[in-house]
Amino acid sequence: MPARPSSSTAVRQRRARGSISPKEVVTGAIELCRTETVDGLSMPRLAQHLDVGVTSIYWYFKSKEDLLDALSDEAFTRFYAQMPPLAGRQWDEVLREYFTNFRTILRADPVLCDLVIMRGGRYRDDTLGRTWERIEGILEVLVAAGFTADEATTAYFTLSVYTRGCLFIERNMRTIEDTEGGGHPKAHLAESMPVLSSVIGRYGSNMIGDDDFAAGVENNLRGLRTLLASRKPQRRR
Amino acid sequence: MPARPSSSTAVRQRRARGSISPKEVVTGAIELCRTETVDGLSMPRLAQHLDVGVTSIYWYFKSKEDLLDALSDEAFTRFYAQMPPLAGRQWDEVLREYFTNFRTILRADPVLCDLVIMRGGRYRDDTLGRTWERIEGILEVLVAAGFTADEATTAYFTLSVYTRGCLFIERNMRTIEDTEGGGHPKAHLAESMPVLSSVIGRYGSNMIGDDDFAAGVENNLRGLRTLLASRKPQRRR
DNA sequence: ACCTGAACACCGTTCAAGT
DNA sequence: ACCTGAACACCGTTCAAGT
Repeated sequence: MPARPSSSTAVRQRRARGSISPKEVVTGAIELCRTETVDGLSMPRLAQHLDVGVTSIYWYFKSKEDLLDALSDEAFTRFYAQMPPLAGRQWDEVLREYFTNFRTILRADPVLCDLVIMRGGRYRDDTLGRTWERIEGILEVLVAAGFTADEATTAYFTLSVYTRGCLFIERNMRTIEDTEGGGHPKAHLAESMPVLSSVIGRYGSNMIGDDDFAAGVENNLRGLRTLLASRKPQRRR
Repeated sequence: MPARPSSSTAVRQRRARGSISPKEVVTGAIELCRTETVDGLSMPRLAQHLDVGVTSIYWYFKSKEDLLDALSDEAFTRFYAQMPPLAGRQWDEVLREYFTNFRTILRADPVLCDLVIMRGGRYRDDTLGRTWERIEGILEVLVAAGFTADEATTAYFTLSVYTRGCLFIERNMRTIEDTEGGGHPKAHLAESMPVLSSVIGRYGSNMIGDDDFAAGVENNLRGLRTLLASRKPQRRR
């Protein structure tokens, strides 16, 4: 009785010489992460998923770490491909649009979020270059609006850190809630705390909502606007 | 020849009945993390460090996850013990002091940072209560200064997310640089980018400096100040 | 040059005991 | 009640082959 090709107990047939490509491994790995999360990815299961010997992967990637770097790079590329071009007439609109898109896209795709945000990852030079181009574009808008190069850079990084911080914390809380039973509000802990009690409805287990994120961005924009105004020619006084 | 007590090859003597305490396990684990990082902690090595059978740990903690939760809780307690009481006369001083201390303390202790920030961790109710008290204190300062409860809460969380985001990103970059060879500036990538080129010295591989963090906090405070002023009785006009 | 299974050292966890 | 080693299924990686 000849072994059926994809039977679970069948002995895998040896792959032909050029039949495995690094691209295929990366794509398959990201595909598999969709089912098993990035942290849960294992070399044996990936090999099985790709219908390849475990050790074959090591021909293209010298370690799991190395493979994960490639995954991050690919994830980053896919992420940036989804980012719409800079939009907005005013500098503050540009920032708002950019970081709102940034968060929306990564929140919608946990695998990209895990690879791009949670994992640092060393990127290839061209990936890095593409990012920097985008950043440069934003900085130039800010400089044109009257900020110094330093102020523009600080502004960008502040909002970037804030946005990535949001994604990080939210992702962290989600994994905790998934493991643990649902989030009890624990409002009783705030019994003797008047201010916290009055807002505890909004901050139950529902992590960082769109409104909260937006409010944080707006506060930063307000700060930047004030900074800019303080150096513009004062009108009266 | 009688086995020497702590010889590397000696068979460990059976521990007496009450000689292991959960507290001891937690303390020993955090101690060990100082040498092997939190991610590198393993049950067998912890057992060896504690001079205890591996499986004995499972009598007090039903899983490694469970133990890590206890570690996070302990780390959180130690962290909060280091936080000085709220200081500052003005609400903005209070916020600045608080988040600066927050960052300074956790940056100085990678193990606490890993347990408190990088790992979410479910906390015990009393740990949570102590945190909330501190938050309530800050919110009350803000409300007394004229913010609504909602505004105060948003302000707190925005700065909290920003600060934790800083710690997260910095910790992430540090681990990458530790694995990889030192950070090459890669300035050549920014050749055709005038603004980025002009600031690339400040943002080489030196992650988020004290100045950058402070600038982000100040920008948020400026935003809050403007928000508050916009609702105070307008003087002229 | 490319693909592979066997083998190794390690991990978290369970189970059936010992005291 | 508390402590334990043996055993299990899994992991990442190496090595010595096969083609």
